[in-house]
Amino acid sequence: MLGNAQPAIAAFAATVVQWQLRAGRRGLPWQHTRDPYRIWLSEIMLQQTQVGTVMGYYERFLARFPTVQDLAAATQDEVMPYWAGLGYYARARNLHRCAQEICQNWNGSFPPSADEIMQLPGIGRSTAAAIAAFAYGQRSPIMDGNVKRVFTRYFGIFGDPSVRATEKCLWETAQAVVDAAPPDLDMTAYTQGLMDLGSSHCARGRPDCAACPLATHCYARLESRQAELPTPKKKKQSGQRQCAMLILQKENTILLEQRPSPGIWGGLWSLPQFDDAESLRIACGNMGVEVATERKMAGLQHVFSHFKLHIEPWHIVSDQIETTEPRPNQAWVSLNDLPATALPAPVKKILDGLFLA
DNA sequence: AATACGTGGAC
DNA sequence: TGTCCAAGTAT
Repeated sequence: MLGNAQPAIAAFAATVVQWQLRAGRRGLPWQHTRDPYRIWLSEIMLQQTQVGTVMGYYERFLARFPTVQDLAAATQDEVMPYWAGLGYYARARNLHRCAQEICQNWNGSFPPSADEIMQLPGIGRSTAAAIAAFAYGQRSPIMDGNVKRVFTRYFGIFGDPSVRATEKCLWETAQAVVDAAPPDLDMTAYTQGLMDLGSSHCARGRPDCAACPLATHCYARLESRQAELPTPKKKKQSGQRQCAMLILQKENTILLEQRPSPGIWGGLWSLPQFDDAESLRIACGNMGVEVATERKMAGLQHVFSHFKLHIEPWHIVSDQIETTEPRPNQAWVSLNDLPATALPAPVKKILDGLFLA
């Protein structure tokens, strides 16, 4: 699995630190704080999500929930609008649960070590290590996509990084680097520097080895195998699904339905969804609503990480809907309240097109 | 081990 | 257009 080169490990961490302090990122909103709450929030938002996407969400979330106590005191329905559009909504649900655990079991303070932090919901090994490194200076190595790119290239680690054996090798290497570093290692700069390097000079497409501080002993550069590392994942074909969504409008309101957890969009409020137009028509009939074919809107496709969804929206306007009470997981929502409602991205797109035009 | 879980940026 | 994948975790 390892390449032939014998890369220098003794000076690795110090080199990263020096480069970070000189050329790394400095102005990100979650840097320059040791508040575990702010660090934790940023790490959760940044899971599988690009920095630029997170920025606005981070500021809005912190303004509404400035402390872990504020977050714990809120309801999940109050939290979800601040996550809507970011994706992977289990992160928000776990974040909320985690805040309550911290307030109930840890007296409102984060656990003092990465091992204990990792026991909390939504926090895995890498996120726990990042929080402990940034908040406490603990020498706990992280292993995210950036670090995987730097390490597989520098140390010549072949094999899909998501496969257990490769992953194990990466973690052991990361630990070995920290163990080989001097006792006064600046853990904040090291951790940040690794990610900065992975997202800049050691980016996936065309790595800029000429500018990289690790180039002299980097396996991939020395062997000209940058394009092979990290070993790409084997791609799995993604399926396609189809659905009909109902925009049922009664005067100034529409009918929304809260999605179950776990599951796609769990906790968000979405349009009533059916496998096909016929099922939608039957449901409308049960409410005494006729569905004319001309109510069908232009379809759209929404791409998830694991499948593509073809959505056929139907806009039904009726002020004489027979239902007295909506189902427990349904609600009539005023059009004025839509901007503050936790809507899935494609649903927001549909409703914006309909009611903001 | 393999799959579920969102959305958008980059090329 | 399609493909890859991003500061991953839970099951």
